[in-house]
Amino acid sequence: MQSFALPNARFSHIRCGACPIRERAVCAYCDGDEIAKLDAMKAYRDVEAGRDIIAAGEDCAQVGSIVKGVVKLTKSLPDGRTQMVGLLFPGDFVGHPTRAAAEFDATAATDVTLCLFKRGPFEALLRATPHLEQRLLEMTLTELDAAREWLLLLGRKTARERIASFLLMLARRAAGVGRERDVVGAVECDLPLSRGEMAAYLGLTIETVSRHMTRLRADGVIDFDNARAVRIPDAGTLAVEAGD
Amino acid sequence: MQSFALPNARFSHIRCGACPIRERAVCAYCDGDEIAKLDAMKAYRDVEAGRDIIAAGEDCAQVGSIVKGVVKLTKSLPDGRTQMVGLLFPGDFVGHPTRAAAEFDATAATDVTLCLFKRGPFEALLRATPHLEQRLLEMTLTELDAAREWLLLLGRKTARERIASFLLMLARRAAGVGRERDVVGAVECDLPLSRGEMAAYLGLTIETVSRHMTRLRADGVIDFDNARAVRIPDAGTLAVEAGD
DNA sequence: CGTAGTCTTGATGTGGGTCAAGTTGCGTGG
DNA sequence: CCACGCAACTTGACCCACATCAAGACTACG
Repeated sequence: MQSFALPNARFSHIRCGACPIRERAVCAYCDGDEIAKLDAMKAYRDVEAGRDIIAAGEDCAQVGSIVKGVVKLTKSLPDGRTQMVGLLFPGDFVGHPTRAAAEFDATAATDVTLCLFKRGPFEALLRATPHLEQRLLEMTLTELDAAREWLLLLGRKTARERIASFLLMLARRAAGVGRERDVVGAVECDLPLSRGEMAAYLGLTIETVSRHMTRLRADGVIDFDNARAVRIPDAGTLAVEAGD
Repeated sequence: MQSFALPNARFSHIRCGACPIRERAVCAYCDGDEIAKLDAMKAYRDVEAGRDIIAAGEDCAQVGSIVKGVVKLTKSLPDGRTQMVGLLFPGDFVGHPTRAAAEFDATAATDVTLCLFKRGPFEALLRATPHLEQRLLEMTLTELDAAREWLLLLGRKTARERIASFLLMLARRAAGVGRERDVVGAVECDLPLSRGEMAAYLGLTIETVSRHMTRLRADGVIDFDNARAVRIPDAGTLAVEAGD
């Protein structure tokens, strides 16, 4: 468990104009003046895979956007059972802007670059900048919809359907599909998560994930030759396996 | 499946000043002028238990606050498996303010009174009124946290723990406990949901819910003599059963 | 007092968990 | 370049919590 001020954190610098997430992040609707204010406040930070970003219960002094990499949010029961409750990609926002104490752990699933703001000043700017608040509301509503989709998955889908749904989500993301039309044909993608992390995401065990990955391969639904990538010959077939 | 314009919908009238949810709803932070605008736009509507409020996929022309009663949000797979993905109480907001198409069904779990606004004008007012947008963001973040807690429940808790967690949530609500200190001692509360709805909420079957309710009673954790109420002799014991 | 909906209870089945070996991949050092 | 060690993954055997199937029992309402 480590916080932002890591000895191994490396800094980098990006102009907001050249930022890869400029169009998608919380700053998406900001105009030149507003961006200038954010630019003055921001600090980049690199976190390597496996490191904690925020620990549950602790005050988080900083909030911000994911510039690069994948962040997982997890919650645990006192006896150690752990469930992933969020998976954040570039452009997504990390940390409660209004609430000091985090409700869950945030951990870098891959090497991550963050664009961070001190919580207090960011909150003040948020209050004063409707563009920021609008975008954050929109992003939060999207997250809420995703969480509800996930509730359906955990509550009612079989292990095979869960895995197919997860892979489909990655395929859509890899294919850069928006929310209008669906993925078709073949897609290849890297898995940002280990088998164990997939299990934590899907409410299963490592063994069940491994078994069903093998079985989906045997059935020709997917293909892979190392555990960190998949080839999907036909996204339609995978969608059928996903159950909805 | 029916929408807001029900033949059996009954209208009522409440001054915003006398509104029971004035302090908690989306309008909580609004000043006199802002409330006046909302007052001019609003329309109350009563929906009786079991009636649909919004059907998934359909455009919802209206959004608004729950004044009285409980609303459930559900999602279904094509083969009929159904999972509840949200449970909304007085003060909570129904309907996506920015997105036209609903992602799930909203149904009245009990008799419900809604305070409704037409989506378009409400969205315009939202853009122009930071107090509204702030409050809506705060409420959405709270919902997101609740959904994540629920993911842990569906992903990792046993049937007994799920039921205990649900009852504890109701107990906290009945005792009017905020988010600071916890419920203690005895609490009685009505169940707004049938066994079947509890099952849909908890990712279980009716039979499993019934059996564990019986067993929790046999173990002295709860007591009841009809299926729509419970008495909790000691909230602490129930909290232990809930697992966290 | 009959019928329908909801809830309870019992008997049986099964998907996924648990426990226990392997196996594979990869970085490290000889 | 190969041997070693470790972590992640795979595979198998067995088990159990919850689902499924099937009666009953309670309540409400005509």
